[in-house]
Amino acid sequence: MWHGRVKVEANKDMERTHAGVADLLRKAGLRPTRQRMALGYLLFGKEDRHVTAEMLHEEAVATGERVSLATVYNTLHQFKRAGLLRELAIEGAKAYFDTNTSNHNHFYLEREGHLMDIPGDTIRVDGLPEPPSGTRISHIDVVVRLSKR
Amino acid sequence: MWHGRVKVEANKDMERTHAGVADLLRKAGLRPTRQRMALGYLLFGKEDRHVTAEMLHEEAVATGERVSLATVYNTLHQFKRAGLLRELAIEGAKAYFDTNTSNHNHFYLEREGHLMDIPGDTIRVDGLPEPPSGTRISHIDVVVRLSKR
DNA sequence: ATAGCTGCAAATGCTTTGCAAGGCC
DNA sequence: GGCCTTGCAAAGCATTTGCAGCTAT
Repeated sequence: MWHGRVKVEANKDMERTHAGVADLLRKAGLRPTRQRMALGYLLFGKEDRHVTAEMLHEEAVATGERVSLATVYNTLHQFKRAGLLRELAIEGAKAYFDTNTSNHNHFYLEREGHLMDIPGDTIRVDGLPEPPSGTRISHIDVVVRLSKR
Repeated sequence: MWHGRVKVEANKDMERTHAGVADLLRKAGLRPTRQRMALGYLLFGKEDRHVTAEMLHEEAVATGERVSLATVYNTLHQFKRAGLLRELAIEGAKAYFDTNTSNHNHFYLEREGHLMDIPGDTIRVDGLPEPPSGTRISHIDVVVRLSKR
């Protein structure tokens, strides 16, 4: 079974540089504009992250970048379409975007609304019934909800 | 392992009657008002269902009930708090409520935005890591996303 | 009688969109 | 230059809330 994490790791060094982000964007068919560069650098420059549009916008502004919230939304969706991000449906109105697009699952701390990766492929899902005819499984989301003991 | 479905089945006959719904509400500490009776009857009168507030409201209005959308929202959350419903975070802004509160999982047809139960406990999740200390697993959501072949 | 419900309309929170101005190739 | 992007403000949706009036017990 192919495991995406390998690819992600392989790109890490490139992604940490400006040239790397520019490259990533061009490969995705997106012009490396100032705003996309800044957001891409924040998203892909470090380890894997879970962000909402608002979090990313605040962070960009805090580092002195001029980006509008609307552009953050648009950019997140462009990155998602390009396969650089995955959107997570957790709950409530907020949309989370995950920079780790490989095959993995999540802990969700209900009280704080905080997301954590469950690393690697430690989780195995067995006993799946056949999907209805004419359909195929595109993805399996597993969210382990945690509450305070 | 306890399996909630047993309890649900045992109540089915009662829930199909008006008296049964009234009983269900009283046990949940909710007054059996006209609106709650109507919504409860729609929700618990038949087989398990997945509804949004808007779907349920339209359905109620279509059967000649006078209920406001705000009351549908409030009622759904009251039912959820009472353990009669479970809320599903699927995607986008819409909240789905599931009348089957037992341990089961879902197929989600991406194209149509349609939800289906995966019956019983055919799915097994193995290899869960320890939850972070101070927390316990409250629930595991598995959503199998389907696309057209 | 009174605590609890309901309906309306306004408010909220997140997200998307229209369009004029600006930037990349 | 021409097409893609951006920013702003306005619009859009789903949902929640304040509050006056109604209702179950």
